[in-house]
Amino acid sequence: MGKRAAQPRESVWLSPRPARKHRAGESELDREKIVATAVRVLDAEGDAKFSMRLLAEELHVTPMSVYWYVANKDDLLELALDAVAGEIELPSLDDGEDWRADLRALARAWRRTMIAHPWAIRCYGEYLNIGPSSVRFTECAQAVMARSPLPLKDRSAALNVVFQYVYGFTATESRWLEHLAETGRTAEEFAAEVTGSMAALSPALEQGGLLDRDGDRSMEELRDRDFDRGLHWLFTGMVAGTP
Amino acid sequence: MGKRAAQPRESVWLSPRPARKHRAGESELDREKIVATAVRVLDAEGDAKFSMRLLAEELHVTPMSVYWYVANKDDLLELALDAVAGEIELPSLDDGEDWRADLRALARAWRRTMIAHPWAIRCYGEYLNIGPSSVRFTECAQAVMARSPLPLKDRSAALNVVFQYVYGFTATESRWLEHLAETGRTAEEFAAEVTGSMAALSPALEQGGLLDRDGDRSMEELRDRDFDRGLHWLFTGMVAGTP
DNA sequence: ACCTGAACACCGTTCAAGT
DNA sequence: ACCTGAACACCGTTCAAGT
Repeated sequence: MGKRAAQPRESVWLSPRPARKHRAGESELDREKIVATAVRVLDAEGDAKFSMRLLAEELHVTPMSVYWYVANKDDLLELALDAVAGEIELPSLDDGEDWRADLRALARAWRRTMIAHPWAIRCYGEYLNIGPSSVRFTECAQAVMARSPLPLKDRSAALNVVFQYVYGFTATESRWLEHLAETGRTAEEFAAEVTGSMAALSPALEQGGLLDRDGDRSMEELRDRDFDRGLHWLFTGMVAGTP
Repeated sequence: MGKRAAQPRESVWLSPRPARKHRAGESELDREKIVATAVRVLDAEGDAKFSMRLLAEELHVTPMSVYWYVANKDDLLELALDAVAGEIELPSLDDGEDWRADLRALARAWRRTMIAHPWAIRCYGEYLNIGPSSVRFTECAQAVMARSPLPLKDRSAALNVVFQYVYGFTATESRWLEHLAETGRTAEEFAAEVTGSMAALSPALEQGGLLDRDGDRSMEELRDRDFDRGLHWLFTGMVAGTP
């Protein structure tokens, strides 16, 4: 991931390579199948272990066969990312909901999908992400913003701010969850360890209570609450206007 | 970067390995010098080209010598990240400034440093980032929040939300800047290309005006303005309270 | 205590050759 | 039109050996 080549690479979407199709067949190779398998392998093994060679093995094919359908690994990951973006559930826009409710639904759906495919949010940071499914998502978001009271010229900037927050929140959360999975610790154990390690460097931080929260809610509930809170603050601020 | 090993790795900071020091010497190897050189190579070559072998070459030493001082590449990157975190300019806290002004200054300083070391923000996403300099930063942020009107128990969550936004904004921005540098295009050319490519998939988006902004300000000014705006909205929302 | 060389088990990708 | 095998130029890291 993110290993940018020495010479720059054009996005698959900017200069699309033809998705070559074979003659007849059924269980034969084609780009769609390759991308679907890549997503499956990425989900199962993570992007650290994912390789063209492993993918080829899964396809029962030589590594180099894959290169007939995709130009290189980066292109493949960009295609895989857009495939996953296609899973994001878009809210229906004519349900009479407030624009904020719809935007929140959109943000939640994005987060849910990214948490389900932790490798995807790392791709999201690397690539332009302007494939068809991402565009469909952006279209929906723009339509929601169009119902906001914001002046027309501020809408896209506002939308960007919202999704920069969503991206930052989800990336952090996803990393945290992966750490837990890797080390096999519970969220509480891990939080205690991190706090302890920071407190060793700075006694001030312990009493600052970086990590203690209302005790009787699960970590997951707290994350959901914090996520929604950030959105709520942004919406409030946006409506209040900018000086 | 981000290639997580098959078996989980403990953070350098959670179980610190001793920074071995050699006997006398002057231009000899030691952990400090290794980390400083790593930062220099990362700045010059980017994290894609950075390797233990390249670093060793720069140090005029065998690749394996480095492993006497750091356990592995991930540890080294975590150390490099904290070194860079040490460059962040913290605002002085007794200048009678509003807490929002100080928090904004902190966010701006963080962003400035990360933009100056594009590889660093990718590390930031990967590692726990609880080294001494990061802790120092968090300490400062907590001290600023302590002057906010927010209820004590909400302060750390609010701080997290702010820096999740800052992280998302800066990561996106940094990626954008790298794309420009790689392809040698101007910001305007690149924006036009991306918009065009999206519009090809969705005519609705073009008239939606995803990317057109007040024409007479530079892209850089616009980014600064948008960054501050998001912060302002969050502050406004935070003060208005959560339902 | 520190540094080396050789080797292992991987990568992504090129290229010429097969069918 | 599609797929292969061999090879190239890399990785991070282990391990036994040197000083």
